[in-house]
Amino acid sequence: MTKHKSDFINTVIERGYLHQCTDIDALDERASNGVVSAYIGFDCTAPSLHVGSLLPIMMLRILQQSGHKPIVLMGGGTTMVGDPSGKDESRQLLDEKAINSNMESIKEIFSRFLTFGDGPTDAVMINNADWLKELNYIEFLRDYGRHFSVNRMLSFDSVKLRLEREQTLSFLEFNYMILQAYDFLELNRRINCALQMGGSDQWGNIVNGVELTRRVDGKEAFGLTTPLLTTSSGAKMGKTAAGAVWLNADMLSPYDYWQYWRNTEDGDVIRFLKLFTDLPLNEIAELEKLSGAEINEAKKKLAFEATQMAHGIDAANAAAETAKKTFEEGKLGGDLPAFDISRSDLESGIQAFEALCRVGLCASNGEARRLIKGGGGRVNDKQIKSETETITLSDLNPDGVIKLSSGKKRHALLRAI
RNA sequence: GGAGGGAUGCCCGAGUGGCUAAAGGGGGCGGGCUGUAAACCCGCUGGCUCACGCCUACGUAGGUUCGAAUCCUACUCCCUCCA
Repeated sequence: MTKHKSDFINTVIERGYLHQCTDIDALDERASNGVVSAYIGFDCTAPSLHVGSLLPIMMLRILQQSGHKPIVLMGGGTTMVGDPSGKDESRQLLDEKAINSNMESIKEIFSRFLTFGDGPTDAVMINNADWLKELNYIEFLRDYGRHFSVNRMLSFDSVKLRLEREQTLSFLEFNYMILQAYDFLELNRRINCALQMGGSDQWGNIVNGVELTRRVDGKEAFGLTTPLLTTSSGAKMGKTAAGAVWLNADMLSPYDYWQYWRNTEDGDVIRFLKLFTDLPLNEIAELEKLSGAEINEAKKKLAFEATQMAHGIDAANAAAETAKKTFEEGKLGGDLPAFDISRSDLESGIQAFEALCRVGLCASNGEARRLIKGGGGRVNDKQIKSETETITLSDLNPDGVIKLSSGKKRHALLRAI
C-alpha cells in the first residue's frame, strides 16, 4: 500500500473507513499542509443517535485526532422540509422547538467523542436552518440552479435507479440534492470547510456539493465516503432485542451498550475494533491472532473500549464487572438495571409474570406469561415453573434484591424499599 | 381533467359474507446445541383474564345484514394508464 503524507488519510485507509474519495492525493496534500475543516451532516429528527451514526461520528473523531477541524452539521433546515430519501413515507415535520431540543441532546453525545470549542481544531456544531430558511426561491434558482445540469442529475444513482424502476421521484426529492450541495458551498464560505464526509449512499450528494463549490466560487473541495456497514450475516447495524442501540445513557444503559458490543459476531470483531475504538493497530493485530472461543477476549476488549468512549471509563468498568459476575461467576452484578418495589407488595406476594413486566423485561402480561410457558423466565436463576408462581419477601437474597431474567442474557433486579 | 387498481397485524403479503385474531414469509422473543458467536433444529409472536369469556384490530366515517377485513355510500391517501 502506498503511504500517504498525512496522518489523516493514512489512518482512514488503515482502519477501514475509506470507500470513495473525490481526489485522495490532493486531499492528502492538503491535509499534510495544514488544518482541514470537514463536515458530516446529521439528521435531528430524534433526541438521540444510535449505533448507525457511530461510524460518521468516529470519522470526525479520527479527523480531529489527526489535527483537523470537525464540523457537525445539523439538518435543522432540511428536517423542516422532510428528507424524502430512502422510503416513500414522508416524515413527520417537526417544529423548531422540537428540532432545537433534539439538537441540544445530540450535542451532548458528540461532546463525548469530540472536543468542542473555539480553537483551530475544536469541533463546531452548525445548523443548516441558519441559511436555508433565508433562501429566496427566485434568487436561489438564478444564482445556483443554473449550475445544476438536469442531464447530469439524472445520471446519479439515486435518481437513475428510481427512474429505471419507474418509481416516482418528486420534485421535492429532486431538489433535496441541490439543497445539500448548497450546504457545502455555504460551509465553505463561512468557515472554509473543504471536505464533506458521509456514508457511501451520500456519494452523489457530496459530489454535487464539491462541484457547486468549484463552479460558483472556484474553490477546491473534497468528498470522502465510508463503506456501508453491515454485520457479517448481513444485518444492518444498530438494532437489537430491545430496539435501537442508542448512544446516550438515559435511552440505553451503559451495561446494555456494553452487551451490544460483547455480542458481536466473530467475523466482525476485528473490523469493529478498527472502526469503533482507539486501540492502536498493532494491538488489534495481536487480538486478531485469537481463534475459537478465545475470540471472546477480543469481544470484551471491543465492548470495553466502545463503552468507555461513549459513557466514560467508570461506566465501562462497571459494565464489564457486572457482566463478569453475571455470566462468568453466576453472581449478581451491581450494574444490572434495577427497579424498586414496595415491601408491602412483596409481603402479599406478586405474581411472577407481573414482576417480569414491571422490570421491563416483558412488554405485557401476556408476553410474560408466554415467556414463562416457554421456559425462559427465571427468578434468582431458577426457572419459573408456573405463571402464577408468586414472588415474596422470601425470594430476597442477602443483598435485599431479587434477580429476574428473560432468557440467559437479559436480567434485571427488583429491590424492596 | 378522464379511466382503472390499491390501502390488511412491527414489515412484506394472502384472504371477497360466518370455520378469521386473520394463511405464508421476514423480523423479534424463548428453548436446544455452543464460546453471552455464527449456522442449524423446535416453540411463541394483539390486550385483559387465562378456564370460559371480554375488548381492540384489516385507510376514515357511515350504511346493509342475525353476522363484514370481505357488500353499499361518502371521504382521505397512494399507484397505473390516457389527455
